Amino acid sequence: SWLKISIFSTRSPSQRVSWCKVEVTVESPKVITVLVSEEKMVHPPAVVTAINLKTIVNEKQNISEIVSASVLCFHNAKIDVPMPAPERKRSGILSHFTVVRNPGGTGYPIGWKKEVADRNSKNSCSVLSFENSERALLNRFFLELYKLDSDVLVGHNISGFDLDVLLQRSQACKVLSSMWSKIGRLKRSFMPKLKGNTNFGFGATPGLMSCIAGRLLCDTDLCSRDLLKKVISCSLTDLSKTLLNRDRKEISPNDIPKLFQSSKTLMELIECGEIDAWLSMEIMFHLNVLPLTLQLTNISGNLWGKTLQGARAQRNEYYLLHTFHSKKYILPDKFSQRMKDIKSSKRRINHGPEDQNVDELDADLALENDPSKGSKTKKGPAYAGGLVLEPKKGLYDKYVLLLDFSSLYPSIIQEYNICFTTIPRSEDGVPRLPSSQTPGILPKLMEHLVTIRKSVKLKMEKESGLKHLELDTRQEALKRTANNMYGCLGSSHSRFYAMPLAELIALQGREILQRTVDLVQNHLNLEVIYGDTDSIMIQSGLDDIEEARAVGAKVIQEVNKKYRCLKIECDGIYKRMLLLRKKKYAAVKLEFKDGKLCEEIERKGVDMVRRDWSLLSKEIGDLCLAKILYGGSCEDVVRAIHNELIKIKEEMRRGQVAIEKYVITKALTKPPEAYTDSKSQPHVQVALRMRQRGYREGFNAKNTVPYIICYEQGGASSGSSAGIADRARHPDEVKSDDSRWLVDIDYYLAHQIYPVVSRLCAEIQGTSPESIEADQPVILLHPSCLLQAMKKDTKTVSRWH
DNA sequence: ACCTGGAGCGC
DNA sequence: GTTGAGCAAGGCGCTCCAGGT
Repeated sequence: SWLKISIFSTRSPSQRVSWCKVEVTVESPKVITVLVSEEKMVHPPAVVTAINLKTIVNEKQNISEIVSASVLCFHNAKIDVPMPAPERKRSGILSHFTVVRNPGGTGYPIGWKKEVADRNSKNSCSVLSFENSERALLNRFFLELYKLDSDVLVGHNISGFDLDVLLQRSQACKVLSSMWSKIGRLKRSFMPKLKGNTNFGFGATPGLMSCIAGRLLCDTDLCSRDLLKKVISCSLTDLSKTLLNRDRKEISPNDIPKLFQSSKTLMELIECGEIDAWLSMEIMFHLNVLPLTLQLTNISGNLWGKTLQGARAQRNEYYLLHTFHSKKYILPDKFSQRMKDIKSSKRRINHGPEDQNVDELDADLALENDPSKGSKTKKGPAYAGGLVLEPKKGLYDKYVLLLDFSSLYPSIIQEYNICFTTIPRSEDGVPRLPSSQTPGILPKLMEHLVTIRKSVKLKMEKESGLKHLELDTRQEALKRTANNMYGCLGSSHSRFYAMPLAELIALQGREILQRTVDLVQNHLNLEVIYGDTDSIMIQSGLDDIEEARAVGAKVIQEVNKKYRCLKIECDGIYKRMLLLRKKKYAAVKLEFKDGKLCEEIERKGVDMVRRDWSLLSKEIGDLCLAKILYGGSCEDVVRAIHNELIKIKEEMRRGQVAIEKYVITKALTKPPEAYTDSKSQPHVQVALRMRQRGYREGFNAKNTVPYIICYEQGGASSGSSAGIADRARHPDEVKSDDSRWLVDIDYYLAHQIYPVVSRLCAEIQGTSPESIEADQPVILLHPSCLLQAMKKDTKTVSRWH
């Protein structure tokens, strides 16, 4: 036991306010003591339950109705250390349950009853049951959930879908509050307002959150978007493939009624729900969600449930609140947007004589109140950020050194003692650096984070296995917490919004980078070819890696001499590098991992790392890149690329390229109806049409929409007369609509392959000027020639199956 | 030839 | 004593596309 409650009272079962197994009332939180220190704490295991619903759409009312509900429960999850799959298998206790009902009300297929009985007896407990109404289904579901007494509810998009549907349907079916409120740990007698006015169409509303009081909610959709920024799509299907290497079967809501025709297909539906619940739970473990969010929560002192919801700004807010409070500061109140509005309109009344120009007042308000101005104008940057050096473009085949300042902004806060307490508030302009030597709260806090992180990393090296993983999670969380601080200073919504401080930090960053460049170029006589915010790349001109490393070491030594806290480090050495534009480059990177030198291609910002290019473009881009980075002479590279292009073009024309490779993916930043220029956006058009066809899921704000640019067979014109957005089709439309839509090969050649390849090759000619004149291969890569290679030849009609 | 909104990156 | 409204939201710099003027 780890918790001690010294004085408490109990109530009779009928008077209890919760569904908990034990319920006590205390007079004050002071009677509760934690028995062990955080260091020695052995966290009790948690009960984690994944939920998945299968629903059909009620066309008339445009709502989802539940057909089947599955739960999968992991009874002894560790919350403090990662649990890799083998560990889970070894020590896990799993149980599952599904309840189903026939939406048509026409009974169940022949033999179904026996099938269910067999399954239950095989598992020697009730794992499957069927009901005759949605209300009965819900009752049964809540009862099973109650028995599990879960600490954490997991699900993919559970906060945006499953939870809402469960409670909406409970309300519609008049499920008793004594049943539906079992979804949480608190007994409730009335349904709260489920459709809150907050969160722009995603996440759980406050009403929903209040219903699950006492349990944590882990939405693997939200979590994966937060933790895996670069993943193309966070749909359950795609994550299962990329993270777990598992294929997921998708069942469209429109097909569900058909599945009730036979026992076999109905069982497939049920298994699909159980597998989906399992996948979501697997993703949670795979991403190490619980241990990471627990660490983040413990460091910042906010609520775990909030950390699970994202709430980065709030984490930062709580951390600062605790710190300032412990130093006996009284903090200013937090003003809501509404309060800010009231305040500014009062000011307007107070000093606004009737004849004053209204525009002037508005401008005044915009400046004083909020850099994001009103709601209709898009907010521009409020202050200057990082410095990006003009790249010296080209292909480098001698060693390039990559140096960067570790945690630049947190270090600047320490180096220059930047804090609310050290810098006076001023009316305008960037404030000056403080002269005070007494460290402010913010720098001390940064130092604290850095110190703990160092000690955690040291301990980590000595440990192995689970302890190692736990400490790694903790040091990662400490880094995140430190890096979060700067962003929140510059966020106008933040309680600790301090634009002058953010501006000052960014200014120092720019000056530091520029000073470093000057030092390297003027005093060390080395050439800086690029740099972004906290990094510089130096062309060593050397073929010998040891010599290159020595040069790097010298630079590091010279730069670090100048600073107390700031530290520049070598982040890697590029053997060969293609520098295309600001924020766009690729290289063969050499890195020391476990004392061994490894080599890998690093790509930054180039088209291939962006989800808004088709797989086709990316594959060809990567192919060209590999030829460029590993290729021999310029001529060989050019010829190889040219041949590759011709080959691909032929394959496309012959219809030998899989349709999946043509899929382009773009994210909706808002609900599709909210776009003012939906006409020009292919993904918005596709989303609107799919929604009209009754596909509700996957076409909301923040979802990614896949599409293919097509032309209509037998349409008036085969090509570009219609806008690009009108010719975009969802992959399912292309597959199902009876070969009505054909991939527009010409579009892909001209708009997907040509731009990608030509950008990659743009710098090749420049690297060997002498070959431009005579050699034929270089000419092959001249834009006009490249275009020729891409151009249409004989007209061919391709079919896709 | 310019400008704009939107998206998605880098840091 | 209960109900209801409202709550939130990291930053800037830089291509690149598509459409409009």
